[in-house]
Amino acid sequence: MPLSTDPILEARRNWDRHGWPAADAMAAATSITRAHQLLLAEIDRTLRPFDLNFSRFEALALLHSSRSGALPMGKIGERLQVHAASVTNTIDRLERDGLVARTAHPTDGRTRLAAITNRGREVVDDAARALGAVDFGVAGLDALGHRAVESALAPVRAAAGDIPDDAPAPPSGSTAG
Amino acid sequence: MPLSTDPILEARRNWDRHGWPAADAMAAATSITRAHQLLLAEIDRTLRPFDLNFSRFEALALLHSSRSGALPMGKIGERLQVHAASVTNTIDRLERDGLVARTAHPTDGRTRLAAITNRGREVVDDAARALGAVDFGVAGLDALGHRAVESALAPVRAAAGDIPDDAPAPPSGSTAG
DNA sequence: CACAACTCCTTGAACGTCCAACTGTTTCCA
DNA sequence: TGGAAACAGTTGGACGTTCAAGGAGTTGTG
Repeated sequence: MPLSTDPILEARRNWDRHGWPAADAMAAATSITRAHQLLLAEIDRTLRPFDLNFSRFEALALLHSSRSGALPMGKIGERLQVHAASVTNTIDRLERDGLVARTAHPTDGRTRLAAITNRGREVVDDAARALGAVDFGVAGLDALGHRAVESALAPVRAAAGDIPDDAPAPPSGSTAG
Repeated sequence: MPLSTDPILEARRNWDRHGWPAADAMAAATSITRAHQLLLAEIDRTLRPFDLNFSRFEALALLHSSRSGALPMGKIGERLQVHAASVTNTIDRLERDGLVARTAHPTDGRTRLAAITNRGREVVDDAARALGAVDFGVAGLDALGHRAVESALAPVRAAAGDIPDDAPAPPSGSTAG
């Protein structure tokens, strides 16, 4: 159900009217928030048939991509940028569903490894293709649009330390900042 | 604490390696998710001294900008794109803090209005300036960057009906799609 | 080799979001 | 005009996230 007016345009008008600062930053931030909202809804909808949500999918994909298929809980949280308690919760659920198994670290008794199971690999593979089929929730963008999004957001992530200084630049598209 | 490698670059490599489709869309979606995560953390941190979170701030700002300072619960949910139950919860908290008051609709007995109080206006004004001072969480972007973000994300929102077809185009920057 | 400091993970509580079900009102129309 | 259907908002439950605190294991140091 389309809105009758662009809420961000509206917000910008009001922002200016009140004399509040950084209207452009507000519009950018709100754009990100809105896009994220829409995105996540579509992604979760797509993932539902696989009994996954985005968090669990990300964890599974991360394990699937790791050399040995197993990673310490802490590493997962670091890579996914979520709290350790969330990792515990996520892996709990994946383990309950038989997609992951907790194993002991060979040398460090404190560390627990989350290891993806064969079923986990199958599920994440199917889920990834399903996400691809719906363009990962960013329908409405062509190839150039994808690059534009990635490039435009890179400075935001970089400022927060999400991208190391020595990383290769994002692929083409217009950057700023 | 900066990461040692760009997680999105890493994800793209793995995505390709598995032969999964729509790697560009994945990178764009992941960029949005990451940026949102970082953004929201900074915004909430800034809003904490005012006893607000982003949801409550948005609701307050919306009421502050409305003609009469009062809006039906349903309208708030529609404009903020959140579930009715979330609006109830948000307004509950704002009311408890004396920033908003529920009033009756003059003609429709089903409808309840949320009306901003004078204290609510003061608080949202202070909070808005505080957010402006931290660039609304999108530090690392200059003016061009803000426009680039807004433009790049517009097609995503438009595809989901978040922008009406007849809305004016976003201000400059590169678009695609 | 003892013990303090640190690290890794888990647990419990608080909070926010959604969905489904429910109450109360209004609208529609036969 | 009476009752079904639609609508507005709230409530309770499930889920996911964070923070604070705690248990278990490891490391560093005198």
